[in-house]
Amino acid sequence: MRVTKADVIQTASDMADKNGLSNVSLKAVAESLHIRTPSLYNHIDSLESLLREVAHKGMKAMNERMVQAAIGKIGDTAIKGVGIEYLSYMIEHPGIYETIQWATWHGTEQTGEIFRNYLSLLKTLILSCDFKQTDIDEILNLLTGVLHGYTTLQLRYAFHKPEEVKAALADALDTVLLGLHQKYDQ
Amino acid sequence: MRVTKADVIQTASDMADKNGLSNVSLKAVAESLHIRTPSLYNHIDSLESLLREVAHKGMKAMNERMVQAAIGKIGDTAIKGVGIEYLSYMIEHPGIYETIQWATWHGTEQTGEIFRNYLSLLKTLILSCDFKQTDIDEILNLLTGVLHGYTTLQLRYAFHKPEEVKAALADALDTVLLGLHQKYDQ
DNA sequence: GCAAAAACACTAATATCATTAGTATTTTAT
DNA sequence: ATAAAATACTAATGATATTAGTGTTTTTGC
Repeated sequence: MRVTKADVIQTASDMADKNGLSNVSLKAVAESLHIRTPSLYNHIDSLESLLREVAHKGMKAMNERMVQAAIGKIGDTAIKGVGIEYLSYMIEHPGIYETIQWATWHGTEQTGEIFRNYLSLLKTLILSCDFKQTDIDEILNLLTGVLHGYTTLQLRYAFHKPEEVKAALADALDTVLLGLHQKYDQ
Repeated sequence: MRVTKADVIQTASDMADKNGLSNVSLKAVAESLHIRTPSLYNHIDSLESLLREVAHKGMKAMNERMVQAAIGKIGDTAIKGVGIEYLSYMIEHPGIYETIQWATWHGTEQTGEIFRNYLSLLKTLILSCDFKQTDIDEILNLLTGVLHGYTTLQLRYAFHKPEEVKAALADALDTVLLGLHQKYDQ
């Protein structure tokens, strides 16, 4: 019956997805858990640290889903699959994604480490396209940029027409990969 | 000697650039202007509305700079010029850019209108590349996505090595334009 | 110039949160 | 079974946004 740290993080995550990051407060989280606000401090250090934990849990879940999406695929197909999964997660968890963005500015070393796991997955997939090792970072920067920017800007439409936006992202990634191959293929 | 609305917005903008959006408060703005916090309400409606005005002013300034950067250029050159200007503005005004991002979620109709001005400029430039009218929106979505995502993710490096990151953005845009031409050229 | 109106600043008060301190109770571990 | 740890509580503090009400300066209309 007693509240656990995982409960607190889960409640904050749900609240972010439902009402937006700006409406996540310790007061609201505590009420949702039927405890008093100060009791939350038995589980967390501060509101900021809670939000960081929401972000970290979300980033890990997102990474895990992208890894799953990549299984059995290589090259362009794998990159597109991972990109679609990235967008899908954001559609399902817009508040967590908002928190992840917040954490890129207010993050700790751990935030960076989890982010590097994501980069590592993409790097492996880029290599599976037979791009040269020396071009990896340029390609990585472009791909991560497109994924972050495209999905963020299309998110408001993605709620209403998720399949259309996912298809559009696949097309956009096709275009980018076309350019990448033309520029970097050996 | 008396404070004007423009002063308030300017002070909040400077504060965002210097200390980050999360450190902008009415208390801090008032202190910086040597007036009491409630006096700010003679100029603004609320903290939220002040942040929106900071964002709107920043978006307009950014649009204006991009228009200037586009003058005398067409096609790929114009798009790259505008993109570099976009990044340059963000490097110079990271706090305002943060506020602009905030406003995309907490914006009003006016926010959308200013954003559409930016889209309109890009559309014109895309047409100057001789792309077909029917492909404009797909191309626009990709370009805006790359600009937002790439610049956001590279911003932390851009502070230390602005010229390198600008050159890297130009290369990334080259790659994207290569793909766009291969896919959409008539 | 002068009276009325508007703009602008102030103090005082209220509301909302986050956070800390200190304490009691329940669960866990030895 | 008892000591320790975890978890909950109440009460208090501090920071900030916001409102109400008031006085003063500046601007406007004549």
